Parts: sequence; C-alpha cells; structure tokens
Amino acid sequence: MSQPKIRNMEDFASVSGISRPTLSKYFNDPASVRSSTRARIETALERFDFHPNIYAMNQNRRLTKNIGIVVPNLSDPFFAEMARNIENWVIKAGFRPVLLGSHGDPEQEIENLDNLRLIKPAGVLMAPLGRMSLASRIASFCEDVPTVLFDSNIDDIGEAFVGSNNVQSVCLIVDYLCRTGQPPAFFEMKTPANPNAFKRRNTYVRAMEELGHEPRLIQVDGEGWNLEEIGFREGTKVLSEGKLPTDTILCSNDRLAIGVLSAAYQLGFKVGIEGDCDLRVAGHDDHPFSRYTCPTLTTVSQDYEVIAEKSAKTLFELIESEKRAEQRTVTMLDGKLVMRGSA
Amino acid sequence: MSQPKIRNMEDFASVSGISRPTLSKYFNDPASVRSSTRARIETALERFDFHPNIYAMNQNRRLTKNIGIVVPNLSDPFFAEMARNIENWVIKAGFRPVLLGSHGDPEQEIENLDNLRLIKPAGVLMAPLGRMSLASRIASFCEDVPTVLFDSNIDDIGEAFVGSNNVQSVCLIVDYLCRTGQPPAFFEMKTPANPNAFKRRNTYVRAMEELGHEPRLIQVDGEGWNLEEIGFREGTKVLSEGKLPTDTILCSNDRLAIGVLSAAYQLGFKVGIEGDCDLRVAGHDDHPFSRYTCPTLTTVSQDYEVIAEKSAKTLFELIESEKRAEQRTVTMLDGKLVMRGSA
DNA sequence: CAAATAAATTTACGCGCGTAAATTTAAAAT
DNA sequence: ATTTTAAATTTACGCGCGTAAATTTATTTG
Repeated sequence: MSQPKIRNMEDFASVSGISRPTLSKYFNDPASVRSSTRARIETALERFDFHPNIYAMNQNRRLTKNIGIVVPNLSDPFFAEMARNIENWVIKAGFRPVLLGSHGDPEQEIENLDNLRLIKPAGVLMAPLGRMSLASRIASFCEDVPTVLFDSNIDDIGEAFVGSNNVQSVCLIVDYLCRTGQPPAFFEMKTPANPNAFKRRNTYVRAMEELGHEPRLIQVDGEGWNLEEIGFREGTKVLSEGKLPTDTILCSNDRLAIGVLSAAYQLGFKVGIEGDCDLRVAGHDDHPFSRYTCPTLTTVSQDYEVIAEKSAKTLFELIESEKRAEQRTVTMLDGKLVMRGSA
Repeated sequence: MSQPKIRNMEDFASVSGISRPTLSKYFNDPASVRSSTRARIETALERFDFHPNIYAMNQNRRLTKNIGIVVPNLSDPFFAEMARNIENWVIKAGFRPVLLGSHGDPEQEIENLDNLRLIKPAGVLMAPLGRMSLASRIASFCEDVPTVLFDSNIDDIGEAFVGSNNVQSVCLIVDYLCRTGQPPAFFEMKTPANPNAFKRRNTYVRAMEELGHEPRLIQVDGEGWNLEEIGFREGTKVLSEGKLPTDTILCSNDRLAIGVLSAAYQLGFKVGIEGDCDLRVAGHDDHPFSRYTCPTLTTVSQDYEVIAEKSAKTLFELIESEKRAEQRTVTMLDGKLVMRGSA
C-alpha cells in the first residue's frame, strides 16, 4: 500500500507534489528547474522509480535527445564494433543511441531513416551502403536531420564525412608490400557489396603504376556479405590454379583476407614474410579478428575508435550550434600500417 | 499541387475518401476491411505513399505486432547471426522485429526490457546474459509479455526455452576426443561472462569421470567479452609453460578456441589430427568464423538456424493461441559434431 | 519591508493514432 | 423489392506527454 503504481507523469506528479509541466521540464533538462525543486523530484524518483515514456516524449517534442546510428550490416564485426564505440560516445554526451542495421539492403536503409524520422532525432550518424544506397532519398533525409556520414562517403550528402583515407592507406600498404617483396596482386570481388571497394581498387592501380609495376586485379565471383566464404572459395581456386603472377596478395578488405588465409593454409602454402614462405597476404581495415588469424594478418588500420569519436563529436558540435554546417567537412583519417605475420 | 503533403492518417483520410477509423482498421489488418475498400485504400496508398506513425500506434494499441529480440551482445558474431536469423522469421510471420543488444550488462538488459514494454510487444525473444541476469526482474517482465528464452536458460522464466543441449553436446565432443586421442583438458574462464559456461564445465567433468579419465580444468583469468584476446593471452601462457597434462584442449566456446589456436600457431605448435601434430584443439558453438581458422576448428554445432526458427515459431504459436502456455516447454536441440582440422 | 524577478502551478490544447458507441450506408439473403 | 446482415462513418474520448499563456507563489534585490 505504501507504493501506489505510477503509470505516468500525472501519477508521479501527484505522489511527488510537483506539477506535471515542471516535471516535464525536469526530465528534459534537470538543470532547468530550481535546485530545491530538483532535489524534491529526485527524492521522489528514488522512492518511486518512475521513467517517462520516451516514445510519448518523442512524439511531442520538436527535437529529442535521440541520435540515430545506421550501419550497413550489424553481423559484420567491423560495423558492430564501430557501432558499439559510437554508442558509447553518444551516451557520454547525454544522448540516446538508437542503433539500426540495414542488412545490406538499400530499401532497409531508407526504411531505417524513415523510422528514425518518427523519433525526431537530434542527429544521425550513418555509414551508408555506398554505391547501392538510394542517394537522393538519403539526401532528402539529410535536409531535415543533421547527419554525419562515416566509413563510406557519398558526395555532397550529409553535413560532414569522417572516414579513413583510402587513397593514403592503400598507397601505404602497396608501397610497403612493393618495398619488402614482390608487388602485390589485388584480390577483390567483381561486384563488391561493401563500400570503399572501388576507391581501393582504383588507388591500387594508380599506386602500382606510379611505382612502375603492372597492376594485377584478381576479380572473383560472389554476391552479398559472406566475405570470408567468398575469400576462401575463390582464394582456393586462384591458389590451386597456381598461375598467380606474384607471391603477394593484397585483399580489398580483411574479411576476404581471412578467407584467403584459410584457403592458403589448407592448400599447404606457407604464408608469411620469412625466407621459407611462399605467399604473402595483406588486408585492409584491421578487422577485430585479424590479430588472431594464422599467421596474424598484416593490414592497414582503420582507426575505428577515432572515426567513432570524431564523427560523433562532429555531430554534437553541429547539434549544439543549432544551425546547419555552412560547409560540408570531409575528414579523412590516415590509416596506419599494422605489420603482423602475414606480409 | 497534385500532391498535398500527407502528415498523418487524418490527412490521408481526406485525400483517400476513407474514414480514419476504417484506415486504422486496415493498417492493423488489411483483411479486416471489405475488399472493395481495401482496393480503394491501396490505390490511394500508391499515389500518396503514406505510412502510419508506428510509435503513435504502439502507444495506443493494447497489443502491437512488434516482437522484441534481446541478445547479450551484438558485437559477438554468434549473437549477431542468431539475431539476423530470428529477424527474418519475425518478418516472414508478419511481425516487426525490434533488436536490442545488452552489451553484456545486466542493467542494460533490464533497460532493454523496460523499453520494450513501452512498445507493447506481442512477444519477446530473449537470449539472457545468464547467471549475471537480474532474474527476478526478467521474471516480472515475462509475467506481462509472452517471452521465449533462447540460447541460455533461466529456470522457470519465460513461457519456453529453446537452446542447445549442452549436456549432450559436451558429452559428444568429450567422447569423440577421448576415442580419437588423449582425453582433453577443459579450457575456460575462471569467471565467465557468457552463459552456458557452468553447464559445460560440469558436463565436461561428469563426462570425463564416466569415461574413467581425470578431469583437468584450465581456468584462466580475464573479464568481459573479449574472448579471443583472453584465449590468446592465456593460451600463450598455458602452452609456453609446457606443463599441459595432455595434448588435447577442449575450449568452453569457439571464441576462446580461436584465441588458443592463434597462440598455438605463434608458438610453433602444429595443431591437428595427423600423426605429426602435437596439439589438438576443439571448441563449442560452430561460431561463424570457426570454419576459417587454421586449421579449421573442430567443434560442436549449435544449429542456430534451427534454434532461431524453433524459438520464433514457439513464440508465434503462443501469440496466436492468445493465452499463456499452461506448461513451460524446454526444447534442447542436440549439437552435431563438426569434425574439422583441429581435433 | 516592499518591489522586482524568477520559478512553479493551473488550465488548456496539441501530437498521431486506437477504439468504442451510435448511426448511416452498402451488400447479401430472402 | 424487402429484410437481414455486414461494413463504413460520425462522434467523441483516451494514450502519455509537450508546450504555451495566465496566474500564483517563492526568492532575490534594493
């Protein structure tokens, strides 16, 4: 009997002796009420443990403290990790993260944005699918909601972009591989689903030409996001055919490389940099698992902690300024060479 | 001018010439209106592309078509995959999946349930954190919302449980390992964060005793969910100390095994089943990455496709029956031995 | 202490939709 | 064509909260 059921803010208003509008102000921003009132509210809060209904809040406030996070694919550990990092920054800044994955599907990506609209987010952090994205629809979303893109850029969309500098990072690893052994062939999917792929390919070609080597593209079949499987299956083909023009393979991303490494292992290739090795394999991204492959995977890091932090903070500044960016900023973070065992 | 902005169902009612209550019925269940009316609505829908605000729907309907999916950790590929599978079943059944990860945090787990309450889900599919879970609070949630647990069981909580039969699966692999080589030591965390760990340990001990072998537990330090790192670090210690009482290690789960395999590789152990190998490593779960380790990881499959399907369908039946299960059903799916290269 | 200022309360309406009851209209059955 | 039945419309209120305007109360200032 001491604890009547508190069903809504009205109920809480009666038991706490504070008027509902004041409570509403408090929940929106505790600092906006007099400290004596705040104390009374917080005392009552301890006794009754009331939480306002966030969806009812969302419905009525012009602007909420929600921040949408949209990634292409939550089953990809890279994006899962990225999302986790961003969520932490969002929480730390006093906002409320709402995480949505697009399952690699452009329609789902738009649906995610449509759903986000309904909760009137203060802003959105989005890693778009890339080329597959329905750019014009994303653009129209960005007109209404401050949006920062990360990981994969789409020209002129969003207030800002934060990602890694693929040109720099691919040059870095191509250069490293050329310096320390045979120039690499580039292993990628013919029709890649993941973003950044074209940029990496083009950069590879240019880098090789500048270094005076002939670029060699290994473009394999395969659809979708099961990249390890594709890397393994097609890697097995390529390696067992034995007509590789070089002993060094640079993969478009770590997930493909993980598959290729597995294929190489099973075919008895000794992968690594020591004298008795017959194959080098490198990746790109510093995927969470790349430090546990056998051998450990040499790669270029996308510093996702920094990308997460930078993109989140860019968005926060935008939100606090309460106006749109007068100019779209593009931040390209340099990748760092992660020298491990495989190349 | 041909397209007035449709802001809500009221607007759509005017342009479509259908009354709002009828529209409301239609959106709840298209089959509940006369087919001629349905046709008129759908024609208008094509012209105006209106979607009702799901959050406003949620707020007012006693019961929605939302189904909550709660997993301990979205960054774990195992749960990410599991969630993806379940989401597909949920969509196929005409419901709307709402996916939430608990970041390994019991408080977050409860918060997720609290948030789910607000959208009045028709049901919830939940993989609890396990021992860390605040069981009584989960129980009280389950009293209000039909909930099916999966992956990790908590006694008497939820309408049903679907998971793998750890007793069967651990016996299976212990038996296999004993038959084909030296009896295994069991590699696990002293204070494991992930569910099922204790059950697996106990089963290992019992299985070994029944086979007449002495159980040997390797209980390593480490906190949290970075299991590969822990497996690698502690595996390195264990292997380099060289006082392993057997040449066979059974890991409590694949993620630890992936770390151990990496450690073994770097220390120059030859892992596998052939004559010249000096170590066998086995895991448990058939983690998405376990087929790409070097060597590929011998493990016991948790058939997550089946767990996903079975738990989803159990929930759907429960929802359609419109009553609570008179008896809690526990479905334990047998694991299958996945013989690969490592043991 | 009164006057000036700041904060809280009261009152009232809105958000986008669900839903119930009474009524009208349309379809099906006789 | 008339009756029966089913479905749509009208009307009205509710969900949990935001928010604005007018008013009252509390605090600060002089």
